[in-house]
Amino acid sequence: MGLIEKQVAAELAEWPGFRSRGLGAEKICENLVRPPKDDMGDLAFATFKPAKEAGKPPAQLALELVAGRDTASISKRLRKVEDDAPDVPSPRAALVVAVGTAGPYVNIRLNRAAVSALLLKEIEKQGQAYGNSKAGKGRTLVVDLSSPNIAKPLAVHHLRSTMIGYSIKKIRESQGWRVVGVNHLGDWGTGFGKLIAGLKKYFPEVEQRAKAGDEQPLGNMSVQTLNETYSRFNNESKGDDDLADAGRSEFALLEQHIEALVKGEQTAAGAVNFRIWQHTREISLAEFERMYAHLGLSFHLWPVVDLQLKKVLTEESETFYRQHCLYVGESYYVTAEDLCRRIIVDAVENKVAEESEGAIVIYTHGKDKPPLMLVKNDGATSYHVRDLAAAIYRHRHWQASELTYVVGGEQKWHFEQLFKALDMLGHQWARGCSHTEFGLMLFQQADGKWAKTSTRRGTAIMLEDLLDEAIKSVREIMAAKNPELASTPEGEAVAHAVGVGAVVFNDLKAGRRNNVKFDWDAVLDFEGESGPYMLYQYVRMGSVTEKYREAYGEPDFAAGDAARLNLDEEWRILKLLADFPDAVAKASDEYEPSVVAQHLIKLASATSTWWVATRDSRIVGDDRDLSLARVRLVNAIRTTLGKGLTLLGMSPVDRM
RNA sequence: GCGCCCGUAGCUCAGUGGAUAGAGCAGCUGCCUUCUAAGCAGCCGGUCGCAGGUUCGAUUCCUGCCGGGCGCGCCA
Repeated sequence: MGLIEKQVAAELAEWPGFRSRGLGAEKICENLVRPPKDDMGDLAFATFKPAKEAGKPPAQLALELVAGRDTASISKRLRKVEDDAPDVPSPRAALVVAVGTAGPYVNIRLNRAAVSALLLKEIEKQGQAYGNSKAGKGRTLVVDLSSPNIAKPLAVHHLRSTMIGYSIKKIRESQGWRVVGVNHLGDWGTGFGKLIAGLKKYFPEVEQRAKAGDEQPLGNMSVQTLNETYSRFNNESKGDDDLADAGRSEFALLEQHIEALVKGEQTAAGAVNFRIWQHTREISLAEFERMYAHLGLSFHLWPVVDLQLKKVLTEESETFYRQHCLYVGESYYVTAEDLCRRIIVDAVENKVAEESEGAIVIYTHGKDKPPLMLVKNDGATSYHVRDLAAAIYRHRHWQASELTYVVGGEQKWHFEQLFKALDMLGHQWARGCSHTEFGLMLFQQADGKWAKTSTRRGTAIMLEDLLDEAIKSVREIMAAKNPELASTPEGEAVAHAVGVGAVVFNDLKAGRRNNVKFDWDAVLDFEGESGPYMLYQYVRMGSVTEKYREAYGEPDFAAGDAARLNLDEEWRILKLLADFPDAVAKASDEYEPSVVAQHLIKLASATSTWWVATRDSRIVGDDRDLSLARVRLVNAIRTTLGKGLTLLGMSPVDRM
């Protein structure tokens, strides 16, 4: 409950009706609800629970509670409370101005001037910190986000994990948490054996260069080509045992080599594969970087080796983790602290794991459910081991009290197994692990049915194409609506921010569990509940502030009289501003950015309604005092909207 | 077959024990000499998948069923 509710509850607790029934501020606060319609009141005290405890009908209790306030016959109309009522001793008891009952509810009307003054002052004081809390102070969350596979391009569906994760990171940070964003790169596994075998088969020069010691044996090969090479080899190796074996042995060589490296040794055959693999990773990261830069994310390879960055990390680690996320490839755990091997040995020695059909597995959910596989029957470790290692590493290294994985819902079973296995291995902290699952990105096929797509099969839409297309659409609209801005460098930056913002907002506005039916028309629709609409309201607030400056100079908020804000449209906005911190807290608790997005939609919509409602009187008009009061509201909207958009990973713009 | 997620207006989604279930899009009607109309107002549109149960009260919780999606040992 926010600032206003707390004060209202404290005030009501002083009323004889509440006090004599033992209803203290806390109890009142618990039962304060929002009336469904604005004209019913600003807040309501629901009497259901207290009435049950008192053993009387709710409607009767409601009448009794306000009895001292309204001796006339009680109707559904709200009745004015006497300001000088003798039984209201608290000096700040000025928030509630009218009460009335409607059946089981005590409806409350608030003193708009008092609430407005209180709230505007608060937002002006807090600025960009408005909505922050200290709920997670001293605690660390590690969030697993994006996590694409190397040698594959970033497709539209990667946007979900990336932006949901990034937004959660921002939101948690606002609640006082230290958040470490980890990009768990898919850079290990038998698939890379197939890729290497394919490269050797179709591009013999790659192997030649690698043998010669060239650190960049792939030349300027694109990620697209790497992906196609994998697909081609994978298809050909189906039903061709020799090729399939070749793929497996190439990976075995790679794995042996990286294990030897830990001991400071080298293997000749493995070194070739290692060079190819490393260059594959470099090429992929270079492409990922470009996408992440578009989206406003920054990643660094872990462990950090760059001296400058290392300095920031040790001296200002809070800042470092706020500004940067990390790439920690799966391959890291093959070598780091020998974790993978130790996990397997541990699990076997403690009889948590057992042998089955030539593999080493853990039955996490009983023998009749598929087990979690540690080692495959060909001796290669499975990704489960690396996930166990990653979890242990994250908990240990960052003293994380919570780990969450922003990964599609189709992997739910994997994470249930993973967390259970951690628990079985004696890691009680596994209870702080969660899977922030999200729905699939579905695409309409020729037969009209919706299905998920695959980069391997080439049916996916590339993230870059989507972003480019969105930015292009924005440019076109801007050229028509704001031509003088469109042709400037600032205009290009704005087109970028608005286009990317449109895509991001579109992805975050609905609950994350919903499947997303990808639809070009919907993504590129910049009207209604869209990113550009949010930014547009923000821009309007900026330009009207500018107009005030031109007319009256720099606004002195302290001199603005909040009591002048007496339009219903203004009151509606103020209530939404007051609720913003609760929305952020809820989004944080539930790992659900859409809670923030939905709140912003309401705020932006109320703002737009107000904008039009003041068409005649103007927000900034001839009445200087009224203009100043309104500019205070404008400032509060701008602050809150800007903060909310930032929490969603978007960049507010001043003009568009 | 088993497990998980989802089912709310023509479409995409909010709401999740409480007052008359809300938005956007699409369709129709209005509104730009003014601070950006990427906007605003209005109309149209609902047996909250179906059937039971718990409750003073269920779209919300429980059970069963129906429909859609996803997953179900050696891909990650």
